[in-house]
Amino acid sequence: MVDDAAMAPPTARARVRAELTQEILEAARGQLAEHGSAALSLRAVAREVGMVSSAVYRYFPSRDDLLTALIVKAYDSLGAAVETAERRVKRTAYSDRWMSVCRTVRTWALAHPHEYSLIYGSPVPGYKAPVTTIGPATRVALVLMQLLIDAHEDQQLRPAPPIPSVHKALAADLERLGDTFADVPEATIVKALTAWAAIYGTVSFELFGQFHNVIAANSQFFDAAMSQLAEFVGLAAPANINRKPRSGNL
Amino acid sequence: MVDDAAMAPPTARARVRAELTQEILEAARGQLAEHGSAALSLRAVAREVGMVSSAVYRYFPSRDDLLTALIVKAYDSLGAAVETAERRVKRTAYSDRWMSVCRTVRTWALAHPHEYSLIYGSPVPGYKAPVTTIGPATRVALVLMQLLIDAHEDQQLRPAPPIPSVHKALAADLERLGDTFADVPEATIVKALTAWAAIYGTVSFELFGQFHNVIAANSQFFDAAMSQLAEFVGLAAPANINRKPRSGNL
DNA sequence: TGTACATCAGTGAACGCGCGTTCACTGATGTAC
DNA sequence: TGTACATCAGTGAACGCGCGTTCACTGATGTAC
Repeated sequence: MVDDAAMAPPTARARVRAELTQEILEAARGQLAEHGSAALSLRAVAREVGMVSSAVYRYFPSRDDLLTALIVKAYDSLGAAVETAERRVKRTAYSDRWMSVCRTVRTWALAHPHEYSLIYGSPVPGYKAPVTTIGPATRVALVLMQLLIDAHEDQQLRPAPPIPSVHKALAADLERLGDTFADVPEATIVKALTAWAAIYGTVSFELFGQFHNVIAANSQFFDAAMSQLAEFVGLAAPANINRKPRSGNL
Repeated sequence: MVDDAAMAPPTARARVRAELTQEILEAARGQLAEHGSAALSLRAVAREVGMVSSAVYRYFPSRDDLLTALIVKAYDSLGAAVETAERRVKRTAYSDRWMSVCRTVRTWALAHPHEYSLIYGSPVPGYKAPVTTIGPATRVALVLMQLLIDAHEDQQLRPAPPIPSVHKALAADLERLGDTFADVPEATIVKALTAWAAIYGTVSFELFGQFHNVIAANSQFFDAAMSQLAEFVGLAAPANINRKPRSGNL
């Protein structure tokens, strides 16, 4: 089990194998996108690829491994989308970077509802996520974090009023987080985490129907909400709230 | 099909029927709590109750109807818990009322993870929620709304800075909401909706594992986060953040 | 370059399972006279 | 109060379905000499 594709000449068989692995994954992603994670069965995927169901076991030792691969793929897809979008924004336009991340999360979620559900909805019953998923899962959070660190170092992050009495256990968490969070103040770290959860809470509410009969102008509401969150964490209120949405408004 | 239990004498058969309906529901709730919504099958419930599977059809015409009943039950359970807890708080202690609602949502979610997933997690595939669920689904939101209205009328709700340019479609939503929201300013309504989503976002992140390796002192973090949200919507920052939690801390 | 053997991919049948739903039935409970 | 009929609850067998996984197998591709 040493580093499969490391040494030079990838044998023909190995190449075909890699291709087929991708093809299976892609078929699985298709099944997921079309019918949701509950309908994702090895047999259905095999059918899609045109294989007999038992053949899939040559590529994925079990259904759970397929699921894990899909979860990683979904996190990476979202992470890449967010990174790409955010990188296009002027570095010192912190609020715009913030809005860019938020909007991309929403847009991606609307475009890939089942994949979003897979990673941010209820956990798949009987499935326990392995460590492999941790890295890809943090990409979006890292972008947000870097953005806040940048703003802080540029003194463009309004400090939050300190939390009156931080419990000892929470203090330990915050100290640990502070290490990676440059020296962003504690209260701001808490606000950042809350805002982080709020972004996904808002997207989930829209996607899962909680805003039904409450909000119709979802895209506009989202922009307004995310601007207020930007201000909440200590960024300047974004100026251009209702600039053209980058795609899927609804 | 006229108002079943309206006229006086409920026949013995009707009483037994009502009891058994409850018993089936309770068994279903047990299955749900223990194994999650995916494992919730008519046959499993029938087994639990000691009936043959086909007999359940005398009480619920299909699996989906059972699910609907469970969803309503879950919303009502959470709604009742929140209402009861919030009612105990001094009416003019608006921040405390806010904290009480937030904490109760979290406590209930931790105590009933699968039921929480059922109503706030990814939608059950192939299931379309009927109108019956709308009423129970709004109970928590109504408590939050009333709390803010009360604070506003008592002039204890700091007004949010107005949103620079409200899009026409969003303006219509906000006007409609404004009707039930007394005359709480528009920007505050948006903040309230965002905070509403943020509460559930935070609870979901904890419950669904997103805070793993990030936050260990979940209960304390939650309190700090919800206090900041209270301040965000315009309430006074709650004083007693780390008073004894009412139960299930973790 | 050619042969002999080892590795691997894909087949097809089978395992045992649980599911939602239908249906003809028996026997008990309710209703009308 | 008693009988005749209608309604309803629960039974048990059956339907057709799809699932994950195993296994012995064939035939093609790769490797060592």
